[in-house]
Amino acid sequence: MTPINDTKNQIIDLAESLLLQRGYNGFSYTHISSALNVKNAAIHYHFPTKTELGVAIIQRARQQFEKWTLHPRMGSMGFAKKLDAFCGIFRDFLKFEGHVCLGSALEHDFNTLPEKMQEEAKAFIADFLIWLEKLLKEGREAGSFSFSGTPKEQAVFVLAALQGASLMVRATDTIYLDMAIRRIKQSLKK
Amino acid sequence: MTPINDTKNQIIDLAESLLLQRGYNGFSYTHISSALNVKNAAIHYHFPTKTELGVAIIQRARQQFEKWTLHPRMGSMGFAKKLDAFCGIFRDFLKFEGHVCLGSALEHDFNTLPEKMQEEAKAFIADFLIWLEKLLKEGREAGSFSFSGTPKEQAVFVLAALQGASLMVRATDTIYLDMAIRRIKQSLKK
DNA sequence: GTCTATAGGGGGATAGAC
DNA sequence: GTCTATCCCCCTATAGAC
Repeated sequence: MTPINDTKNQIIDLAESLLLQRGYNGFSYTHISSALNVKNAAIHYHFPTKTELGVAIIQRARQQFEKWTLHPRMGSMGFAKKLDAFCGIFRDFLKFEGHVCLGSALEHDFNTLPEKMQEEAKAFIADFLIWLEKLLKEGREAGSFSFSGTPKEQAVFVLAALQGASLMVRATDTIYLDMAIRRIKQSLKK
Repeated sequence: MTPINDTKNQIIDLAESLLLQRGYNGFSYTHISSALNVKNAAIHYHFPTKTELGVAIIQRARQQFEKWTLHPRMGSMGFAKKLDAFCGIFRDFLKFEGHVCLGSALEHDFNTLPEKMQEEAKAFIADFLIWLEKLLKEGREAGSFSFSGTPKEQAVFVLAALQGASLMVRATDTIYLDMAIRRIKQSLKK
């Protein structure tokens, strides 16, 4: 059994939080090491380069999302409840003051990310889009959702609104995410 | 008559482009000076600190938006056409490879921005939201738009979707912005 | 696994010559 | 208005002791 709170995971936790708060170019090894009361070199022992640390953040997030989609409780949920739960992921990202969702952060920094991180970032977004598209497609077929256009188009729309709202909160007010979520649900009502 | 292509404006042009491409923490005076074939010190002559340069970018963008809203051609436009034109602003931002819209960029970097820039960034977003809210409110009263909830809530939703789509393009495909715009218009149809 | 020490580069910013 | 030269800080990363 792998311990969940070992140093390596603590580093990823902190790095992810800093990434969501300050962007990839806005945090450093020193931010992490001082928060953990160790020296920079200790971080480099676990993650030789910042690229490897960045990749680890995204890969862990992808695994967590996959686990989330496969969780037993998902099986008993209706389509609307599943959408609710999906929106909840974004509320969770914003639980911490000043955070945005991971997708927004990665997309924003995309042009300055090392290539390995760009690949993982693309895969991360694709994971979300594929799951959403499937939900919307099956939900419409089952009569739970109503929208015109393709499920793919609608999935892009919903994810864009969630990511955009998670960003807007920064320069406005936290309640704006919930306002956007209400409109998303409304736009899918029969 | 102030020349529009003087060095100062060229610097702002380049700095804005770099901001939209790489974020505030992702570009430096050297990026600008080397592109203009001058030295760093020359940039510092026009903008002593990076903060002042950043503020100048936002202030100019705010002036341009105000000018846009007051342009004579707006007077003869219907509500749907005005919304079209507003979405066009975001298409324009993305004309340049790898750009996002200014609002997304500022919101993302918000926590690492100097205070003066944070204030301007908030005002910039507020400008957009206020204009949109007014358009949606009057458009619904005139029977051109249909939506439930408050105009404010709907304005947040539309802006979030536009900003989010402008970000998503990075890690997916350029056409996603147009997909989102189609869904936005659809969601406001009677 | 963590430390000290240090290398090597890039960042923003300033002084003073031209 | 632009240059050269320089300062000081922070960054990522490495070597070698403990």
